[in-house]
Parts: sequence; structure tokens; C-alpha cells
Amino acid sequence: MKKEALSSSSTGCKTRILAINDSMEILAGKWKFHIIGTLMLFEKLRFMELLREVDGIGAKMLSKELQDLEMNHLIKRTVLNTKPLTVEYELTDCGKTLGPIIDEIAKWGITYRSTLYQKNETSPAAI
Amino acid sequence: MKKEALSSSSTGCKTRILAINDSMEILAGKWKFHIIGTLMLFEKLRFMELLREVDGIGAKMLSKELQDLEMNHLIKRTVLNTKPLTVEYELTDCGKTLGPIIDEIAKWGITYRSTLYQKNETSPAAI
DNA sequence: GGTATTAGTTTCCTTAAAGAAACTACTTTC
DNA sequence: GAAAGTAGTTTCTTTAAGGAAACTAATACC
Repeated sequence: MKKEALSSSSTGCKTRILAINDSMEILAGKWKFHIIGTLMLFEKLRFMELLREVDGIGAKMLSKELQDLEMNHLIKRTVLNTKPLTVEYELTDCGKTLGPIIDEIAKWGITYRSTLYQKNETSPAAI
Repeated sequence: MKKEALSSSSTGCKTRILAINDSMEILAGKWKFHIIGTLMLFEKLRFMELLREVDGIGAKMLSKELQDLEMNHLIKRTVLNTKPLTVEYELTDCGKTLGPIIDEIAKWGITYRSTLYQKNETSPAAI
């Protein structure tokens, strides 16, 4: 019986794969890490500040991504009753728990680059 | 002078953001983490085994993702001269360095879920 | 010869992601 | 009253991602 030799391995592995799917569903898209990373740096930022700070993003995208992140309790949105009305965005405690992931990803990105440069001179993909 | 109070912060932060972009460009898409995670578990898998193991993926997607990963030196593709011709995929040393990222993401996914269940009973987004 | 397995590729199609520009609504400053 | 700044939303369009099914080509088995 060769069949079902592998397929849907031990229970812990399923949990692991589901956990990865959960994380990536929340963090998917071009801008999530960028926005979260920026908020880690500046602590509190207003909409227009984020729009200037997150390089290349448009108002629509920023608005949508912020809503996503707020829905998932990663950032907090506070409306201040200032004269022309400003809104402040900041990471929640839950959002701050993403620190290690972002650190790990940033670290990998840096070592990955330097590894490639060491191994071959010919640019291997999109360098 | 209120202007340029923030915008394009210290040099290290730019590097960090670029590194994150690098990583995510390579790891973007619905299936990358899934495939890599599976190859971490099984060490070596043939195309058809991956097709069965990676839940829900189609032949076209798998083929494309494997090519991407190979281009970026994260997996190695070996053609065996067996009777009906088989191909073996495995992680490279470089690919294996993704271990900590995947661990961190899986860990976060699990604690994120449990945090939500502790805080509120009402399902907050896609639970 | 007919069926099955291997590893894909090709074609066609749908949906989701992303961006540009214009627009709303309110307030302050000149 | 006109201009500019706040925080978005709306509309329209393009591009990318992803999937289903059929197909190639080689070989082996019965």
C-alpha cells in the first residue's frame, strides 16, 4: 500500500499550518508590514503623516489598510477634537506583539541579500 | 517650520524597511509559506506529493511557486532518472534559514487567537 | 492496444488588489 | 470670499493573483 504514505501529517503540524494561515491572512497585502513598522518607529501618527511617511501609498489604500488593522485590534484610532479635526493612529499592545516577527523578517532580508552577494556576482532574481 | 518634521527618518530605518520589502517580495502570495513549511516537515518531496500535501493548491500554482522559490535559491529541484521520471524538491541551506521566521509567525498566530478569545467573546473579525 | 502515472504546460476565466484623480465636509487663515 | 489643511470616500481603470480543466510526452503495466 503506497497510497496515503504522507498526506495530512501529525496533528501538531496541522495546527502549525493553520496558525501560519491565520497570521498571513491578517498581515497579507503590500502595505501592512510597512504601516506597522512605521507606527513602531513613531508611536503616534496622524492620517496625513502616515500618508507622507509610508512611501508610495495612496489615501484609499491607507484608509483601507488602517481599517483592516483596526478591525483586527492591531492599531487604535483616536479622533482628537482639534480645530480642523485630526485622527491619531497607534499600535495596540496586541499590535506591538508583532515586533519579533518584523524583526525576524527584516533580519532575514538583510542576511539574504548579503548571502546572495557572497555566493554569486550575477544577480539572481530581482536585485 | 512645521514641514519635514518627520518624513524619511534615520538611515537605519530605511534599511529596515527595504529589508522587509525584500523579504516580503520573495515570500508574497498565498502558498509560499505553506510550501516551505511542508518541505521543512518532509525534507524531500516529489511534485505529485507536494500537490497532494499542500492542501488546495493546483498544478499550475504549485509549478509557478516552485519556480519562484527555485529562482530565489530557497529550494533545489532534482530530476531523478527513474522509470516514469520523478522530480525531487527540497529546501536549500538558504531556504532553511527561513525557519525562525516561520516559527515566529506560527507562534504569533497561536497567541493572537488565544488573546482574542480571552479579551472578548464576540468574534472580532474572521474567527 | 488501453489505462495509469510521472511532471508539468496551456488556455480560458474570475476575482481580488492596487492606483489615480476627483470629490465631500468642516475649519482656519489671509 | 478664496485658498489651504484636516480625514477621508467615491468612481473608474488597470494589473495581478489564482483556479479549473484539458492537454503533452514519456514510460510502464496488463
